[in-house]
Amino acid sequence: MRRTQAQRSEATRARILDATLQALVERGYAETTTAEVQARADVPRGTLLHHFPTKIDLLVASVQHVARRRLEALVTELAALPGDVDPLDAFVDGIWIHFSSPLFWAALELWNAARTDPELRAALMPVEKEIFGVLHERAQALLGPDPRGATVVQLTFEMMTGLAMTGIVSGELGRRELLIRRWKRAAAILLGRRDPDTLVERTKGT
Amino acid sequence: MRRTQAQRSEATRARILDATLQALVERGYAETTTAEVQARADVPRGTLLHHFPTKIDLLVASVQHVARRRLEALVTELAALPGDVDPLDAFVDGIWIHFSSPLFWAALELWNAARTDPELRAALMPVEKEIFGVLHERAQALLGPDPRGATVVQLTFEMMTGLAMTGIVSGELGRRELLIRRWKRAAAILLGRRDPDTLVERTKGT
DNA sequence: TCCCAAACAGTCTGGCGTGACGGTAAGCCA
DNA sequence: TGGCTTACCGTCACGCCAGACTGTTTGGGA
Repeated sequence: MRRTQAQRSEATRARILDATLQALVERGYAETTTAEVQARADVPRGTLLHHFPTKIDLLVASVQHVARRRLEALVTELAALPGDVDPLDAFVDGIWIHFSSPLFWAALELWNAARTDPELRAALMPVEKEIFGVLHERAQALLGPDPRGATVVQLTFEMMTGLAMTGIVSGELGRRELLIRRWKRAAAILLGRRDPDTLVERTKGT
Repeated sequence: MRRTQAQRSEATRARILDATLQALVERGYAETTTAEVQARADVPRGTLLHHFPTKIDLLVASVQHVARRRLEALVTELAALPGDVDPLDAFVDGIWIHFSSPLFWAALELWNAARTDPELRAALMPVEKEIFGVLHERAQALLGPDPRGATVVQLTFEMMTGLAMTGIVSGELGRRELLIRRWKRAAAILLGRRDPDTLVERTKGT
């Protein structure tokens, strides 16, 4: 197994970045120390410092890495949507699969840290824009050129982000699933495909 | 100015918790060290440790403190809603004022940390439930007993949370304001008070 | 008035996190 | 093949953070 320098370099670099991602998910941003990453990647200290001279270098690189992973996952997930259900429902489900995955948790850790760290914020802004672009593009393909479509996609994006955050604290999985179901209906209503009266399951009362 | 022990104790305790809140907002969870809090509160090390023996004690107490502050702020904000506009619009605006305030940023820091810290999560769950209860109650008073109301309030809650998070990374203030405007319309549509065709400003095309 | 308990205060230490540094070996180009 | 670049490696030192410890003041009950 004779490898070129570039291949070797890239391999250990990837190991380190994967370890960082894993640490962000399992330990959270505050506990993601260079020593923690080093241990998870099983590389000596010097190696880590060779590839990423400072901690912020590592974190900025991990922003890129997480984004790349998310893009891969998103296109796979969105391509695997079942064709035998309402495209809108399938789309919401697909997005939710992504937004409830550990991969997105790592992104949330970085988002939150970015609030008080300009370097991270600067690194995050373009990549998030790109991810949203992919989402938007796929939505247009699925839902057609409805002028309300873009707005509904944006609202869905915010909604899923909110659900990911509140899900942290309200352990109940059922609540989230219920809200997802209702949001699907809401989206259909907003697109004029459904009657507002059917938002909740059983319209009780008057 | 002769104060009882309880008064003195409470005063310094409050100073410390305010300092913690401030640190969470300005420095973020990862950089909120005991030394940082100590300096901001301007208390000696011993005093801090007297009131909060360990760091997690301090953080758990700050969860309570932030929640209390948020409740105070919420009732004030929701009471001060202008009466001359659509109650639904006013309600969304009121919630957004809260969710875009530094007070809520501090809560987000704690939420995020809670994902990987069971003690924080345990402390957060009941207080967040209480806050949501207040919101829900006020909404019912404003919007009437529509069975869809509860769902719309929940969706609004998730939406605002999402906007708070994405707002961190997409610096553009205008985007958020636009989405708030559209969400107001969307909420009205979901409640059957508005035509789905009017979701976006100018319905261009077919 | 006496005394105890509780608030307040300052110092010290062990541990950890970061990054500097000097060194080795493997690939690459002339 | 010789030298040079680049990947890789291990140790060390500084600084900071958390919390243990001991001493001091103040309020309140007996």
